[in-house]
Amino acid sequence: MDERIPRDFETLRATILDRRESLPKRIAQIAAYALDNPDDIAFGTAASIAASAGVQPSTLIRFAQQLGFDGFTSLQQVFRERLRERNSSYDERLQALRAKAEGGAGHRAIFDGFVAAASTSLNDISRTLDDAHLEEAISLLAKAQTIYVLAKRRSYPVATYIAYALGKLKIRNQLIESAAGLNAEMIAFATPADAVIAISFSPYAPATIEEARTISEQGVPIVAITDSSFSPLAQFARVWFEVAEADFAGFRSLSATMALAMALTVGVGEKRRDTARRRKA
Amino acid sequence: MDERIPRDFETLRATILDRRESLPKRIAQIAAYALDNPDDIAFGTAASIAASAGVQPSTLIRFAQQLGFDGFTSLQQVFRERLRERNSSYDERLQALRAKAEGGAGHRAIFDGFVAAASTSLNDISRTLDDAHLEEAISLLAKAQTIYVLAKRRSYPVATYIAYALGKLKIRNQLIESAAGLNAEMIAFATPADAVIAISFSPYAPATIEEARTISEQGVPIVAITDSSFSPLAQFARVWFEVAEADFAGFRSLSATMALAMALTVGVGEKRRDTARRRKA
DNA sequence: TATGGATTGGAATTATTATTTCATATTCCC
DNA sequence: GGGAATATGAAATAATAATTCCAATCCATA
Repeated sequence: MDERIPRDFETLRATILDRRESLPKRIAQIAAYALDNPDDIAFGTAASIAASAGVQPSTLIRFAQQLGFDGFTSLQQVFRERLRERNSSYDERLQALRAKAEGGAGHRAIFDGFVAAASTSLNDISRTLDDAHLEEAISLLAKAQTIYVLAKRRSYPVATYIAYALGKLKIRNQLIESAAGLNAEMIAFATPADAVIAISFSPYAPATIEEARTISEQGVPIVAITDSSFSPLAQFARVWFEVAEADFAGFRSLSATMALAMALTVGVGEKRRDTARRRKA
Repeated sequence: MDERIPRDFETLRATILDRRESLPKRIAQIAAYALDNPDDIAFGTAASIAASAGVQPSTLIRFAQQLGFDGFTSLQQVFRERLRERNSSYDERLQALRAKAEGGAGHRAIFDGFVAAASTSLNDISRTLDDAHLEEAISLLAKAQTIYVLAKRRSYPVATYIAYALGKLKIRNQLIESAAGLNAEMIAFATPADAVIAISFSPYAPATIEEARTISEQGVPIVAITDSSFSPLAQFARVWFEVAEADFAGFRSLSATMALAMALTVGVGEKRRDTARRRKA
């Protein structure tokens, strides 16, 4: 009776799962239904939910009370809150999580922060990405003999994933790494029949900018992924994408960039297959 | 009176925006409120919404009727449906997008697919991540003299990002790359005072598994990120995380893994700072 | 198999909420 | 500026929904 009542959905879920064994049959039935159809609980009336779950309304109320709520209505609040949360602007959630992490709320808060930053970035990019640019970039890259991938530091992980994916799709590509110090030579091989994917975010790695400049002066078309129209990359690029990644604890998400990178890669793969097929026919 | 009533939120929104000019003052007021706070409309009662919007409940009903609904309740349905839709399991959306992309629906569909895969993965991991494991992994890594980062192929981008972040946080680390072919030697340096972050997903890169085995036999504790309890990595690991990444067009998302990786990295950074501070005091 | 306690179903009750109504105010047009 | 049409506010009413209660049933245990 004086147990702690779950205030948020995850706690509630855990509580239910925890007690599942010890619940009476009908109560267990409604418990299972609740976890399977949380939306119905959020919106339905006691009677309608009870009917869908095949129990009496009173059972539903007993279920709520057993969990410590004082009735169905307060149980329902938790299910509604869940929908609100999920839907609430990720920005607000990020704010809150940042404050929480600052306040030393433990490592879970840090993790949640990174998840929220990633989600925000994904939301953002799917709102802002321009379809025409995507098409243009893919056509351009699909025509290239070799695709050069250019990125350093923070953007480097994206470059390695692009290179990996291009490799799997059997698309000739060259990752421009700095390790061996042979970048200049590597770049010298690129011709206007090739193409470059360049990725750089503020603060722009000077080497990336320099290499992009050189390569664009050789007449090689560049597709750039960067973070603003003022980016030095943008001026060298034939097509460029503005990607705003949310940051957390000083590190930016890469999710949006990754999603775009993969779309470009797979897009090129598809385009080539289409072209090949059409040529045969 | 016999106008078409909007059945979905977007249509409703358009209708409202369209008529905005011609609506009476109070009705316009509630209309603006509705578009600004759709969640409140979905969940509130006529009275509570009216109060928040600064109008009478009757006005709210008139607003609904003016739009062709027969009362507030049916207007509210549209706002609720919207939340349901938005929330409809990402899995279903993914299914749909996959089908769409298969059907050759253009490159935007591919992009959307990657975004959806990333979102699904993030959702998933924030549900399943175990806080205790996170704490344990961070403590373990925080004590290490050097953190070795071990990953190949698909997981390699994550490793490079971890290495980058550790570097920025001034935490000694060593990325085990295969390029130079000196992995065995590198690994030989690791001692039980160090620690490893190993990342591998099915199909597990044999080199990663081999290296993990060797290093664990040297008594170096391993934190693993992998995709199932059957993973060969799990058996060598002191702590391991199961991360299920959704895939699209044959490539898996890395978002969840990235978020976890960053949480580990920044968590270690914080833990070290705390420890240092405590020592001073 | 009898007995006590827990569980369940269903109707009665109570509370809450949407809707209607009507008096009053405002606006717009002649 | 006057009058009709429209809009608004407030309270009354109707509808709907949550909760309670009690009898019936089930289940474990002796």
